[in-house]
Amino acid sequence: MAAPSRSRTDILEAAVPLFARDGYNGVSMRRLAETAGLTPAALYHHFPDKEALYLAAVRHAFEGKARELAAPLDLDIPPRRRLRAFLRRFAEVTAADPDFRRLVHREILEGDEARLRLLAERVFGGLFARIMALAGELAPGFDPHLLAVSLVALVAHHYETAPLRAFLPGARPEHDDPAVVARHVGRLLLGGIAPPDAPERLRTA
Amino acid sequence: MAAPSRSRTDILEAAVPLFARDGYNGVSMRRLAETAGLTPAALYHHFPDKEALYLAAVRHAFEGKARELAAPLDLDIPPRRRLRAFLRRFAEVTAADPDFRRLVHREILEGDEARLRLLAERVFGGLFARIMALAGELAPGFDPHLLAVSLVALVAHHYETAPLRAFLPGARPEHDDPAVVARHVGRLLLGGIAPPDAPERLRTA
DNA sequence: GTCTATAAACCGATAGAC
DNA sequence: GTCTATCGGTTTATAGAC
Repeated sequence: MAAPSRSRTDILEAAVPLFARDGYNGVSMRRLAETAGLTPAALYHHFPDKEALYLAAVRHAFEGKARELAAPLDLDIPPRRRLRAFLRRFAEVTAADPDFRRLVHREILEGDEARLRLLAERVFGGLFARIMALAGELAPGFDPHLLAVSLVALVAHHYETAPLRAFLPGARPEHDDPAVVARHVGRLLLGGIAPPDAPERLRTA
Repeated sequence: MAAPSRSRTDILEAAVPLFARDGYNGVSMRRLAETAGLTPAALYHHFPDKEALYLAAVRHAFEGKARELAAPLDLDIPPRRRLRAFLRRFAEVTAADPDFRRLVHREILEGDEARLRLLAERVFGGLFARIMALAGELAPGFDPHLLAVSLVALVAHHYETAPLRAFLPGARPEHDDPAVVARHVGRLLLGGIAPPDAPERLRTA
């Protein structure tokens, strides 16, 4: 396909943070135009309507994200190290790109069935299948779907709740550090919480 | 304080599912009035403006919820059983009340700092502190805040992502069953994923 | 405490000049 | 490809009768 026009990309890049923060209904075409540096009428030259602009913005924000997240899962290293590499990457990407995180969040909350099916099958399906495969390799006794969801939950929910967490008991600045989060999650997943009434488990690393 | 007027409560009970589903900007005063069975102007007799109505609806939806969730944490039973009881209750409440779940979700996504601070300190702070206490009792080697967040994440994120999960590989209907989710999370937390290159751990229950 | 009627602003979208 | 100007509809909120 041809190179996309510069100003179409400008519009999308201006739109992503607005939609991420205030949602579809919370952003007007006037504000989108103002932020992108043109008039509302000009937006309709690039997109047929607001819905199309929103969908293009979501697609733009998600572009390459799934591939970036999946990359560590293709490394030729032992499964436990692969898990740690993925957790680290996942935490880093999630911490670095709050717009991406908020948009996923919003799509899950507000997306209709057709959009969620598209998101699941075309954007995150491949990544999720690879996480399931790793889960099956590491823990054959677990339901791979449930375990893959748990793995995602431990990182994603930690950052999703960050604005609230800051005011909860025990919050400390380093809890936002991707290295700290990934280490905690890896330790929890691989060894559990080692309750006092059970013998300490042997650890290889 | 005096018993609240009947129709004020009617309005809030009509408003909660609307705001939960479509968000603050997605619900008009007209629709709120229509759903509650009166005219838009009458709403302004009970609430000074839309924002106040929304906040009252959120408070109404959260009322008693934190206490209901915290109850199993006060049982006089061993910590591992207390954990399982809490996970079970948390999964049941979360599965049974999607409006509550969506509103929390939305508040975290859209709430300003003042509202989130209020939510953290006045609504969920006590519950979270008790989860942290249980975490410290079960796993002294972990950061209690991080572990409490992980514990919440495993249940909350599972249900938050339900509409998307349905279309991801490996999804099965029983994955929405609170008993199944609570059992999975309890097993994962207490024992970890027991990787093949480590010896099987002894289990007391 | 609820109504009818309406103000004032903003919404998405279009027409047509350049 | 972007502009000015504007249409018809909806928004939050208010005034005033009952």
